[in-house]
Amino acid sequence: MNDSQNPSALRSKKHITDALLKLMEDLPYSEISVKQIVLETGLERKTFYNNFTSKDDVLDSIITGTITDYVLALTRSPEGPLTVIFDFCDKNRTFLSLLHKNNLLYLLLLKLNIVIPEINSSMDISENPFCKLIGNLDPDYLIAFNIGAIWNVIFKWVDRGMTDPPEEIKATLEEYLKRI
Amino acid sequence: MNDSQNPSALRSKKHITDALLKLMEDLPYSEISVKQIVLETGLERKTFYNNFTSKDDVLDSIITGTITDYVLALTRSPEGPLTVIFDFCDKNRTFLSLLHKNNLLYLLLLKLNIVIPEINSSMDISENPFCKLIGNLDPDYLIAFNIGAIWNVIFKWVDRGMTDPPEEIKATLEEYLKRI
DNA sequence: CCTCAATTTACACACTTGTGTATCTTTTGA
DNA sequence: TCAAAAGATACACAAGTGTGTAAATTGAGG
Repeated sequence: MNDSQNPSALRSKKHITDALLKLMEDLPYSEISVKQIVLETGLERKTFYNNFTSKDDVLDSIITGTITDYVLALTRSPEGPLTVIFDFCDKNRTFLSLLHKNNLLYLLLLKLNIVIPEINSSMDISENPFCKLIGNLDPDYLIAFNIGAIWNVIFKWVDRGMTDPPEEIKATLEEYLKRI
Repeated sequence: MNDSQNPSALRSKKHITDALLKLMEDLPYSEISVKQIVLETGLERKTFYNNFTSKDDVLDSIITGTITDYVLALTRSPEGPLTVIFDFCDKNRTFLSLLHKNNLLYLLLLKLNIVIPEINSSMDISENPFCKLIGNLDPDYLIAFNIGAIWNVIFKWVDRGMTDPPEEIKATLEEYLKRI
């Protein structure tokens, strides 16, 4: 991703990300080409490559944006992390199902694995509900344990069509994590 | 994947998977082309497409083979699942680091999420160490919780260079999972 | 309002991909 | 042992990819 703040560049990037999301509603991600994206936007193909390195790069920038919003909510909300997560999932239902339809939900996990430890390193571990330590293992492992568990439960929830009541899943997850 | 058992086809498939693994030792996965793979094998490009649909399809078949071995060990070994998993990781160190180098470790998680529930459905849930239920949530969620947690801890272990003693991680994981 | 740097456009080029078709070779099984 | 089924080879072709270059356009600051 080229992160220029130039207004023309910002406009192009916005058009391109919008076009990809729009196309993903009708087509499998794997069948969308850079050519189709620029056709949708009316931009020149070269302009695409001025701003992104590939189609995957566009999706990555969309996901980075989405996760950044989530992380802001996580650090600012008075609610616990699980509440914030399930709010986030509820707000992003269509995006989540779009990702799931294309087997791309794992991208959120990869991004969370990068972002969450960064937040945690700037917090007092003893106050962090994601970090009740056992033994002398590095706290990174406990964070990984929690992120993996929570994400995979959400993955299962999306996989089942996001119809199971989130409150129940949230409550059970809370119960599990409390015991650790 | 074309799953013909014809000896010529089997030979071609073996050459192709071997070639991909060999190339991955020297090149990033994303930079490997189908052209390079067939060049490495000496096969015709068309032969590649007779046996696989794409480069990703080749990797998928390698991973399916690897996971099948693991699942066999899991169902047959007298040891608990965590012991089997850490044996598996130890035996496949080079493959794991190859996947990690290319940000592809998540493929194992996706495959496990398909394969493990299938095993579990043919077992008595009450005897299954991955399935101590709480509340009235579908057991699938608990399986998802455990797979996600374990996989992400292993992911972190690989990420840190597979140098932390596996026994310690295994013991801590066992401790966590026992409490649930 | 004008200038200059950044961006977009409009091409061109070499390269990879996936598919199709005809022919030769290998394997199967009656 | 030999016919036919399946696979490999050797091409060809349309389409997409990523990069390069020069000219036109945009917009932010003096």
